[in-house]
Amino acid sequence: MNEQLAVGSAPQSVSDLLERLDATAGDMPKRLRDCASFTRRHLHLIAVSTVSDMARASGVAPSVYMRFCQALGFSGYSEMQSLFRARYTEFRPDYQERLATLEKEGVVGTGRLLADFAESGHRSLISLANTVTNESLDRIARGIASARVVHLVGLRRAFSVVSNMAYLFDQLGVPATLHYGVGMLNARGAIFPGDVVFAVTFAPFSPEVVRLVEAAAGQGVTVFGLTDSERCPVAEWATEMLIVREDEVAGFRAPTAAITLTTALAVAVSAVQRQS
Amino acid sequence: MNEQLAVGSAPQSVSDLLERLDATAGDMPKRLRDCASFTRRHLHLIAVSTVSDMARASGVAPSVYMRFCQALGFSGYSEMQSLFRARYTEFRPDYQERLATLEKEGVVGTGRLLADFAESGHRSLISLANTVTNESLDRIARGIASARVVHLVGLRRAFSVVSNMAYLFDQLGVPATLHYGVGMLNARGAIFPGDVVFAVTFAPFSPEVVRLVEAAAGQGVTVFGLTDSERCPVAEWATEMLIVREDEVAGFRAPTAAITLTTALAVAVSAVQRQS
DNA sequence: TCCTGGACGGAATTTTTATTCCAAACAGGT
DNA sequence: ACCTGTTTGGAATAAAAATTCCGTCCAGGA
Repeated sequence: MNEQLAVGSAPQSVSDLLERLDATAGDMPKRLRDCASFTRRHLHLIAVSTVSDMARASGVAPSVYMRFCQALGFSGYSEMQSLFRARYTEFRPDYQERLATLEKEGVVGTGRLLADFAESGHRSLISLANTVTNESLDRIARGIASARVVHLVGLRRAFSVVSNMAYLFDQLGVPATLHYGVGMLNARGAIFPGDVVFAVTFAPFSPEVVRLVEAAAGQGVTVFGLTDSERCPVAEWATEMLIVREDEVAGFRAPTAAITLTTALAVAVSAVQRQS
Repeated sequence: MNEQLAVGSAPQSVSDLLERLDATAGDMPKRLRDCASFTRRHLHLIAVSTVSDMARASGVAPSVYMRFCQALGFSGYSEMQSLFRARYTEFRPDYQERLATLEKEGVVGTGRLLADFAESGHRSLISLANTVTNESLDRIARGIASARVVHLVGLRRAFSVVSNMAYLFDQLGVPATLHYGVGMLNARGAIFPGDVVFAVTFAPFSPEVVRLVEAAAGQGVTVFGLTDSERCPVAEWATEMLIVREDEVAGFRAPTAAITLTTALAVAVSAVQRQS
């Protein structure tokens, strides 16, 4: 009486999927474990790839990948894929209709809210892994590591991001200055050649930050930027830009991806410094 | 001998596409202009949608959307789509090869670091969803919503968390004060009955925050707390405590779960206020 | 009013993709 | 070494998508 059908129901969210994956991957046959391993590291590809793509990338036959989806509780690849595609569309079929329900559910019911934000965090992290390249992160880490001091600049939504960096740099012994809005004008005088500016600004971009970046670049100071849009004016003066897009819930965004990225960056800087 | 083939070559990049779109949209027939209009506003959908999806969303028949793609210089929808999918896959074929290089870099190299932190973020979010109950979040939201003003207190690692809350409360029109370390002693005098204190502190706990909480509670002010351990001394004075545990990478933690939780909380507060 | 050329969208066709099936290979136990 | 239940991947099938075709509709000109 061997009942192994873990099937029950298909995961309804990325959280569900990840939990199920971790819970069952250990007991899977070899090739399915290959699927699990690749898939876990490249979740973001699912939305834009075909089964054969994923199968080839995992080093298995399409039919094997198919079984993998089913082992996770999905009816097939399409169902699993729709989980990831839903994030971009926010309303696939009949979006008029779903939009209405979204509005209706609204911001009410805080229970749902937390789950929504957690889910949204997962999505932001998935997209983060996909958009930021190791190379540019590495170049920035080296740039910061060799600076006399790094100036952290960010206002509004970006401020929590830079304040987190400031804390980490402090802990790690990396010389850093956190610029507060109030002191910004004075701060310009404190930036010298050999320093580096790390500026964070999200659309709509803070003019103060842009002005500071412009002034710093004018002095020949290296600028790195973090933003959420290709159109960010900081890009014009920056040696290197990082772009992360946060997923949103009812118009609100938590800076999950930005904080994660900058935390990794801070640790990377310290690693580079320790190497030399 | 009217050859009107504007085709020439297909756009090779998103910029090309946008240029072509803006240049030609004006001269297009009505329905094609509908396509252009919707597509311009929802470029990101192309990667994950079918022709019929895009056609329906644009309010036209699939064959019309097809002609739209061709008017832009593509051979069809698939070619246009591949332009957007390429962004995510960064070179479709030969995942094998890319995977190999990824694995080879190994544990060193910042590439792996970012992936590790992203992974760690997923874990933090999963644990967040499992440990925090909707009820306590709801009670805190109501408590804050009915306060004259909410005092946000947090130092070190917690500071980015409260600064994010401060930004959100400001945006949402919820009266809030962000307490900076420097002004903290003075700030005590600014807390009155009818206020609420929201204190964030992670182990090892900041004595300044604990003292402030103690003083506030002594005055009969309601205190809510967010921390990462049952042992947190704030619990003694707090009406309600939130506990989140962050996953760590090599001893470093990003405040992913805490930020996600407090963002949800801020939105919940605003929802409660709007209801009444 | 009639004619003409382009625009339109439903239906047919072709191509691609997902999914299932099955024979061969395999691992573990006897 | 032999049997047995599982895993595997190629081939067959089903489903869905993209793309083309073509009859109808509409606007503008004679």
